[in-house]
Amino acid sequence: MKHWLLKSEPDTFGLEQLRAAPRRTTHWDGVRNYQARNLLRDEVKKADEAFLYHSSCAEPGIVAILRVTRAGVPDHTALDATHAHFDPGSTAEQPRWYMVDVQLVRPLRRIITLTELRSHQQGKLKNLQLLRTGNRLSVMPVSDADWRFILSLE
DNA sequence: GCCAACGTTGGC
DNA sequence: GCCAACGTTGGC
Repeated sequence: MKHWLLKSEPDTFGLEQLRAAPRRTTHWDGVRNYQARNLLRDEVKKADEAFLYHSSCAEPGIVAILRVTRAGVPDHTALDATHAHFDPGSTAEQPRWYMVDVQLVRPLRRIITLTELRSHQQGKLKNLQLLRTGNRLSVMPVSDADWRFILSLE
């Protein structure tokens, strides 16, 4: 089982939506970046766990643990012309974009902020992709060691 | 294939 | 609102 970090603006997809969703499970859709798409299509598997990271908000950081309940699902929002994430280049036969379903395992007892993660950038978290400058990926792997270390901060 | 222009992301 | 970093687009 692998670990991931899923990044999203809380207003678009955040902890509150997950909490409110039936079975605390929702599609994580709308990813329109090829590198992230490849991970969602090929690498992220059912039963994998992920951190939910809130970006572009007052306090960016990791807020929850999620579990993947369904993997490699074609993103149907790309087929809907009325949808903000519509992509005329994607078809049902040849989907261009993929999504996963995620379930809220639990919110963290406290937010692990970007600032706090950065304070370990020279040490334990020197390989954490999230901390790479200019990183804009919305899906990224987290090593087992980094996963355990971040949880130990909680 | 190169590269400039432009759009988006995301922290501050 | 600003700006750096990147991805995408399109002319050549």
